[in-house]
Amino acid sequence: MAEQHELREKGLRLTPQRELVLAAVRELDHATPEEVAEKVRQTHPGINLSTVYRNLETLENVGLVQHTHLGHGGATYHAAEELTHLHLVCGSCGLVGDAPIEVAANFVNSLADDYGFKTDVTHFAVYGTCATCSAAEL
Amino acid sequence: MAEQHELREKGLRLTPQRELVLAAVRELDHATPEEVAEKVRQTHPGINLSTVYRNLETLENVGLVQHTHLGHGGATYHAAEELTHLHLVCGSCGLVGDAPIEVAANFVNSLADDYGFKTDVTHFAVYGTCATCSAAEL
DNA sequence: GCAGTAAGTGCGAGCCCTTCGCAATTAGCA
DNA sequence: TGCTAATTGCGAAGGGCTCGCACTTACTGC
Repeated sequence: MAEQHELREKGLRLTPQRELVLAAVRELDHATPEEVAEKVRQTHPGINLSTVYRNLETLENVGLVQHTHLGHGGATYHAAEELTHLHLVCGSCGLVGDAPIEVAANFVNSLADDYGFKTDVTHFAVYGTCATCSAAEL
Repeated sequence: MAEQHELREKGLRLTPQRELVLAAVRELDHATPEEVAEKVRQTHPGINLSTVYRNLETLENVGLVQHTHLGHGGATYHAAEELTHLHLVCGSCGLVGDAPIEVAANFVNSLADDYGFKTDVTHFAVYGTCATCSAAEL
């Protein structure tokens, strides 16, 4: 967990808050800023929400973290390394499922070939109804 | 333009505000509530934002209108009849392009077959970089 | 080690978007 | 024409996020 090097290498100062924010994003998966703050507060109770927002932005700028929109409005954050899956958001129960990005490979290629549109699969949420909710509707 | 029938058939009262909101959504394509309000104000200057929000919700409930999340946070509204395309949102220039839903057919089927996930193609935004911006980066 | 400086933090105010409650209005019905 | 419930307008309030400013602190060179 050589976070120190990562952060320093990116030209960032190494503050406890920043380390904790990054650690929280890595530990939680797709977490809102609020959730990150809550997690950080377990170790560092005094951290301010503004600081969390600013650090998320900073970490995103240097590429250690990325955000995704899952639809309800707010952004959710991921560690950049873990963005190897799609998000399947169930509009019914709100659950966020995963699927490997390979599922979308053809789709992405079609868009690239036909429209010149380079789909950013990591920044991508798919809406629908999950298996459980589909079954419940019958 | 037989909106009167549509609205009445759905059990809704026919108010000038409601007609104008529906007309605005149909005229504008993917419009935010704010934009709808602005459009409506051209004809009916006094309309209240709350009324626009409430009518959008009402119209959505009866299926005349649908909303999509294009990422930046707020929802954008469409006439239900026109939801025959995907939205390609360029993260670089912010432009929203269209593509026929057929492009996603295989993708949707894969998700259905492999994960039991019924993708709602109409409520779906695809992120990436448009052709113009991709070219500009080179 | 130590001081200097610029980045980072905490705090509060404030903004934007959306929702809600309530009283006044109005569409649709008999 | 009059009644009743749906709808509107208005103001307040809430949530989520950003910003400005003063204080603190990590890193630099000495």
